[in-house]
Amino acid sequence: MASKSRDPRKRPVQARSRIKVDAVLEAAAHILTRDGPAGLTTNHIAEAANISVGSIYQYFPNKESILVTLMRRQLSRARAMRPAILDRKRSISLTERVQAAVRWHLDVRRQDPQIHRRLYEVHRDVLTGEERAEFDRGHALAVLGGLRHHRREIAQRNLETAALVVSQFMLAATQAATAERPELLTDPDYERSIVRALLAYLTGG
Amino acid sequence: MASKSRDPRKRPVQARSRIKVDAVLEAAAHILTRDGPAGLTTNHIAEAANISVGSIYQYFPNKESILVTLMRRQLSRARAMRPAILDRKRSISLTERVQAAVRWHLDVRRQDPQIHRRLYEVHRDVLTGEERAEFDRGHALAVLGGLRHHRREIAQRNLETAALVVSQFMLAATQAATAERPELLTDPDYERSIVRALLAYLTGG
Amino acid sequence: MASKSRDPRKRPVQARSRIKVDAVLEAAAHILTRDGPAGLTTNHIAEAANISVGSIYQYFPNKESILVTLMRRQLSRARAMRPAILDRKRSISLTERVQAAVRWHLDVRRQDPQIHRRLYEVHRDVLTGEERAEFDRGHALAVLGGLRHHRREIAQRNLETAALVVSQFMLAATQAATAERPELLTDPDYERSIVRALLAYLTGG
Amino acid sequence: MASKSRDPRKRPVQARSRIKVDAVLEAAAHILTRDGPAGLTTNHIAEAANISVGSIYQYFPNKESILVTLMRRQLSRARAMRPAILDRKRSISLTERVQAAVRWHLDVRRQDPQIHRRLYEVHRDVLTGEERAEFDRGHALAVLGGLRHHRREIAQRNLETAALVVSQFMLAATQAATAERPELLTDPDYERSIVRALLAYLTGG
DNA sequence: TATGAATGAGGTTTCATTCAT
DNA sequence: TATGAATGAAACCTCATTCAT
Repeated sequence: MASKSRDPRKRPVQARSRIKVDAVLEAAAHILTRDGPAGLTTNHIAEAANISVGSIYQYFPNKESILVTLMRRQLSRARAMRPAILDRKRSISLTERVQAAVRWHLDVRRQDPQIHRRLYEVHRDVLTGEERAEFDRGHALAVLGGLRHHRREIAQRNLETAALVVSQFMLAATQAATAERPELLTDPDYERSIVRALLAYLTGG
Repeated sequence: MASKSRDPRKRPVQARSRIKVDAVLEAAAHILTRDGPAGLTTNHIAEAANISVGSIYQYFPNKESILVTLMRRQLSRARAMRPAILDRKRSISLTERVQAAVRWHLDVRRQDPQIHRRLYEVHRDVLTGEERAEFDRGHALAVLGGLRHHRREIAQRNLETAALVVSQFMLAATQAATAERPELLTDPDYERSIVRALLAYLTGG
Repeated sequence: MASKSRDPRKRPVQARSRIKVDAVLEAAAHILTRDGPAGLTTNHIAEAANISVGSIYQYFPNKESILVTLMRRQLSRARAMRPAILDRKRSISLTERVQAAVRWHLDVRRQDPQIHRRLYEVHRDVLTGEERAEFDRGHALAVLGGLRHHRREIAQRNLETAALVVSQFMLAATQAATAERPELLTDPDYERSIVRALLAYLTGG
Repeated sequence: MASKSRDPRKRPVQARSRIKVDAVLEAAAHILTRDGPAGLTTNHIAEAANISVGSIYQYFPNKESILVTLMRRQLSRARAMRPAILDRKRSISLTERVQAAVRWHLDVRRQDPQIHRRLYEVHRDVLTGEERAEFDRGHALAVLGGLRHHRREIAQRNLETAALVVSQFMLAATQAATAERPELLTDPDYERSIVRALLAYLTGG
């Protein structure tokens, strides 16, 4: 099935290399954001990164691997921003957990609002299995795994479906803001209203 | 930018013409569903529609316009399925309105779950302005225009933002079901769960 | 293994198509002869055939299939020239059989002396199995299968090895003539000396 | 046409240099054998030779010159294996001479059966004039120059043509064995068979 | 000298679009 | 109108060669 290599050709250990790899990724992200997947050509990337096409292939075995790397980078950045508080079990309230999760979600989007949408559009055709699932749900499930610690407060019978709905809601809310009204991403009212909605849903009768 | 014509080349007045146009659209929808945007070539469409490539260009000025027409058709089909009850003003409760809207939304997806996802992937690069916005929100706003009739019950101050969140949530929830757990599309629990979440969000204090 | 299609894309039934296919093959043969396999590029072929690159791909799924077709054409031409006399069993003498075979071999080379050498250079990388074997031995074995009808006259114990040696000798003799002294191809003395050599080898003590 | 330099860039006077040159040639031979001309890239050679691409260009002006050097090395190795007996004039019989020549030929092939085939495939596009001719005949003529010492025993009128046929036959016979039935290279029956065929041809009435 | 990242022309192939029939 | 062969720009990718370090 996956006959193409999806991994970067070499780990960029040296400084100069890393810079080039970053330039490629940045250029790709820029073009992807602006023109969509169809506009993302190796020549455009090279031009935008100010290097030659050939150089791209020093670091990436093929175009697809650029996208994969972009997604992985996104994922690891998101993971790095994950608030430690979400790891606690019962020493935080459901409200605090949801607040932290929503803020995290919005924080991640704030970094580079547009690219998420585009990567999301494409991720199904590029990622496989585990990674796809993680990307798909935008780590919401990681957060919401924590839901089980509050089982008694939660009104929904099926926790799994609840988790899906919650994660989709967060995704939708941030996606929507990103796409239609970016200013909402930094609007505390917006954030609060999402938290309120989620709590209402989870505990609501 | 948008120098290309996005309108079908001619109104297909004659019956025979309309049949061909439909064949093209059906073929395009089928291929788009099965292979994604990358697999959608004019030659494939022609073959699947059982006509010649040349004929496609009798009815569509270019490939893009096929997609646009497909989206428009989707929109009008969705509009056609709109339950009349949503047109009422105060003679229905907020709960009933949301229930009707969610069911409508799910009904539309049930018709052809996959095509929506694909069209959604593509619509931003193809539609512009008004149409894009309408497609984007999946006519949710049409529904939710009705929200103003329930203003007093709704906790959110900014009705517009609330409408955005609600419509995105419906989109996300159906999208997610389509992609990850298609069986949910017909699961009454899932439907109820979405309704509950929306009501919780709208009225939640 | 053989993931690429090695077959022509479509049987050229129509006159115009056949002409184009022939033009491509002729151009390819010309370039292959002049520049060797390394110089055989699709663009060069298109240019030499006076068509566009794209048109090549109407008739051939990839470059390799052009070579394969060229070889098959060569093989079938050779088969077509095969003297019927070789099919007889014992109603011809060994001498007559060898004479006929050698003449056939030389006749085939006379058609287009240079292309044989080049196709032979390449055939191992392109053909597989049965066809490769046939091309490899230049149908000599087909002839020499007839050797068994003369087993009593033949001095060699191992008929198989004898057949290989004979076929290689014929190949070498014609190849050599083609490459170094083309005029020998039509020199009756040359032909006679090959026949004599083969008979001497086969019957010789 | 032949605008490229075909000579090694510098005489490797120093020991270290010679070692590197040899490493390059060995690597090139190995890759050529394994992957054919198409797989022979300068980067692969450098990797296999355990040096950098840049270094290759210290010793060879271009890729072609590596091949040329490889062929020259092959030729001189073959010359080095030449049995002294072939230098005698009349103190050996025609049979002995042919036996010695055939054995030499087979011995050379046995060293590295595959590389010969590959170099032979390529030599026409790489060598020119004199060298090409020498390589072409696989030094057989060097041997068969000795034929004139046996003129009286030879039935062929045209000694030159006879020499050509003989040398091509030896080439073909070893080539065939290498490619199709490598075990024949060390089969004394095969060797005898070739000798017999050649003698039959030369003396055959 | 040695390195190997960088270059970019050029190779194969695709596909939206045209136009002679 | 309908056809589908023809077109050729443009996509992806390779690799001989150079040159800053």
